Amino acid sequence: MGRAPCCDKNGLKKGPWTPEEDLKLINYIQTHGPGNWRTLPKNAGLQRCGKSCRLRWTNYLRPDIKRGRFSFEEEETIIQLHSLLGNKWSVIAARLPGRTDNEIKNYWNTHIRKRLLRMGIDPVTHAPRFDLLDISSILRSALINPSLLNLQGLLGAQELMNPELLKLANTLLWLKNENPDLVSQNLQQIQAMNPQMQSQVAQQMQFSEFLTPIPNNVENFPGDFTNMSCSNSQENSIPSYLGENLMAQTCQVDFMGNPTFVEPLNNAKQSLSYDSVLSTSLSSPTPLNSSSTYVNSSTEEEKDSYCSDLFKFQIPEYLDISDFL
DNA sequence: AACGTCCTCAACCGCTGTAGA
DNA sequence: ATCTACAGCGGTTGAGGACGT
Repeated sequence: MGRAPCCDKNGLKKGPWTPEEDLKLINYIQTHGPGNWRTLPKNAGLQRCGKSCRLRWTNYLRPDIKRGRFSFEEEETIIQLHSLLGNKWSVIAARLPGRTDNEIKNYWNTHIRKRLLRMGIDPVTHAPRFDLLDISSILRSALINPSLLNLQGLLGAQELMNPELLKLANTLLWLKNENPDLVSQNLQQIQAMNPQMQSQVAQQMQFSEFLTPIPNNVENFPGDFTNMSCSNSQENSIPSYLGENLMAQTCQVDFMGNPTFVEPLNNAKQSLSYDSVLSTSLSSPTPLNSSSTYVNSSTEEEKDSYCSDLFKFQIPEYLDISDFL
């Protein structure tokens, strides 16, 4: 048996509060204190239901409420608590003085959740989800500088990805070796498509077939990369057909799905492990592992970058990624 | 300038838990 | 044990502002 909405009674106002109503509510609570919300509206001279008054007070008028943007520290706290607690907004709010559960919930849904999705992180489980990455953005990024096309990083994370992305990386890498001009040509065809079409292509077609006809007589073409072994150690095996020249660079894919190409430090063979894929580009303007640096930054890009760092260096123990390794 | 689309967030809805009659 | 009222919570909505064309 459902209960009738409290505001169905005649004469009770709904919708946005006016400054006059706010003033009445504030004055009443300052005199009598909060509580007994059922009788409060009548006593305060408000044509509102008690529930509406309570929500207005707790979510907006309370004097200890902190307004304004969430700091990076607050955002980090929200992400970490959410990974532990899920959508327990009131519990999370209890750990963030001055923030209401409603405010945190809104901020999560409008900012953090979208950012995690863009970075390929499941906002529910907080686990990396490479199938959430925007593949078309990877292609577009590669087009910006096709000469740097190098997808070893993607291949290094092959066990973390969906088969489509594996095939794409696999095919492009092979083609780069065999016929760089053809790669460039096909990527330009992709660029000519609108983004929706690119996404559809990425989702519905096999990239190897789309990009170019694969010659049947090529013996060393890696048809199904997913069957190849790839240990999780720092010494991941690298297929011989990659060629030594490809070892000079490593593709790092940030959580925006954008590949970044860097020279390995000290000319050492760069690890293609899970860590390398989670790594932020060395050319990133934001320093690593220094959250205080970001406090006064405000752009979404900076926060994206920061979150990438967060997940690289501060993968909490409770973030269960065992299924992906 | 006008229009359409997207985004944000205050407010509402509806459910659950609990206390009291 | 059952019913009722209330507080609290998470999910959802929609008005209004921002932005793009």
